[in-house]
Amino acid sequence: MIIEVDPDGDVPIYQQLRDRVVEAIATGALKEGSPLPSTRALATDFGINFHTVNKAYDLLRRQRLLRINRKSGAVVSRDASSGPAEPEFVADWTGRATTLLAEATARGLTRDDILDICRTVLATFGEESEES
Amino acid sequence: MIIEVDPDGDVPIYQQLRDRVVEAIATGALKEGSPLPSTRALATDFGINFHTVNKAYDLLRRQRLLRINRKSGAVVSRDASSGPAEPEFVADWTGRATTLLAEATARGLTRDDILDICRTVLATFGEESEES
DNA sequence: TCACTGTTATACAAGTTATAGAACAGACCA
DNA sequence: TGGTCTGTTCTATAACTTGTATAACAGTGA
Repeated sequence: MIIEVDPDGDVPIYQQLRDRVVEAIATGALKEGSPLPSTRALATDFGINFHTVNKAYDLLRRQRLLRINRKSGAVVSRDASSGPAEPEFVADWTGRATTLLAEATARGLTRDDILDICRTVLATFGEESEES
Repeated sequence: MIIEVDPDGDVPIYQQLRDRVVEAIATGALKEGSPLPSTRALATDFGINFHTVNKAYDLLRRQRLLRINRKSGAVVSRDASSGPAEPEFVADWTGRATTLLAEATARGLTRDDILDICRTVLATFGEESEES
């Protein structure tokens, strides 16, 4: 799993990190139980501060995607096959999806354009084998 | 068209405003040529500063969704039927959609759950008549 | 003229982001 | 035991973002 981070982008580094981990879980590159590098190790890898990595891990922990102990470090806590989504999350997600879909529609993508893109992206998820 | 804004939410006010306008364009509540209130009028309506409204309008102008002149004020510059999307936008949008779809997948929504939600949301767009 | 508009400039308080250094305690290994 | 790594917590700082506040200017239209 190769993760890249752009320190000069619009998106905060800690959120880019979070997003890349979420995507890795979706694709199956990271599965329930997969260990993640320690905050300090990952920080030196990327040339960033370990507090920044800590913030990303903390976000993922609060979204129940990571378990973090002093013992086992950071471990993936769920993946695409873990169980049904919480209704609270679904409501929140639907709101965010509405804004994103509205933007595509307003900018000229048709309903079918949009659904094709979604299907294409979703087809890349859950394919079970990615390099580590 | 009734717009609500939450000053205490996680999302900046100017971005909430931008999102609501984008959604109104997608649903058809705002069409090509529809005038928007002046920045100062909208600001006093919401009890916020007119610079905040200005920032939202400026965002929408840079996304080519608004035309703004001293003469005609802020006017919707395109809608769902305006023409094909720019490839640059599609690439950027696909990236953001990937992150959002990954989050849904990681949190337990299935491919069909997700597509159903997208279809449902898209069905509410372009229905041509909304109150003003 | 007068009121309204968009536009621009400056300033300030509060919050966010990223970095930095320090310290503590649990885990692990030699 | 001692040393090292880990997560966790605390403080501090610089840079940037967000939102508010005033002020000023120029074009528009009644």
